[in-house]
Amino acid sequence: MKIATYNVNSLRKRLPVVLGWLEQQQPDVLCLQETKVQDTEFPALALASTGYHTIFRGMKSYNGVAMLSRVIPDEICFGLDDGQDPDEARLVRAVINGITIINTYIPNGFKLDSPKYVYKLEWYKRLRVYFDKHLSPDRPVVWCGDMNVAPEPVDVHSPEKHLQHVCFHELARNAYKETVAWGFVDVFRKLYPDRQQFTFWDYLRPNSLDANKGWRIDHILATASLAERCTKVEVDIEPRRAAGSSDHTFLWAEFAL
DNA sequence: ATGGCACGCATGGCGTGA
Repeated sequence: MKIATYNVNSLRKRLPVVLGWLEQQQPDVLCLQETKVQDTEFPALALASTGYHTIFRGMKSYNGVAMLSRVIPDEICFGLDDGQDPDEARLVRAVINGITIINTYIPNGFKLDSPKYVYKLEWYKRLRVYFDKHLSPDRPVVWCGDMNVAPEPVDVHSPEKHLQHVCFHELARNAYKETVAWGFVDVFRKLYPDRQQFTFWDYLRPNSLDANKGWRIDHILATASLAERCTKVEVDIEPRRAAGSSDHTFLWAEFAL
């Protein structure tokens, strides 16, 4: 089973990229973040032509998640359900081929002194409670998406310069790790303990890709028994090289079921 | 030290991203 994740940075802008990648890579599941499209404007028809089933929840301008699968997904849920803002455009959960898949677009946090950063840290805590409520670490579960955290120094270029960055700050990394510690394994890091491989390169530095000044902030995690069955993890850098690219690229993992 | 790019939109500037 091949599961992929991609921060698309506007699905409507990136529709040809997504359609082409599905055709070329034939994943069983593709999780998208930052679709930036409300549900009434979602390009459902174009995606239906691929044969993939699509579930999605978006809003105007910002955020938005979608999950594409070759088979019909079950037990579809959006957002957190703890009575606070559910943030439905940031989380979708479904069961596909007997595996629960959670696709998240974690809040960025903006700046360390911003209320948005508090919200980000809190979001990770809420997510761990959500895992407790709905899932078991003993079951096969995949959690993937744009986590907006580079977990270790190797996961960002010039880490010493980014200690005060909301995606590398100690509290953000700890919040991420606390939630991972619920029972998830980062399958990229499991297969490649030392490899530096980014998934995001900033638009603001036109040479960031050639200079390989990026971040590994998109992740695929699995519960332990499923992680044991992970046979392959790759970052496909080619879509990031193409003109009119998202600032992220595709990450995918294969599991022997 | 600062600005740089991309996207969406009550679209000519701003909020947001990371």
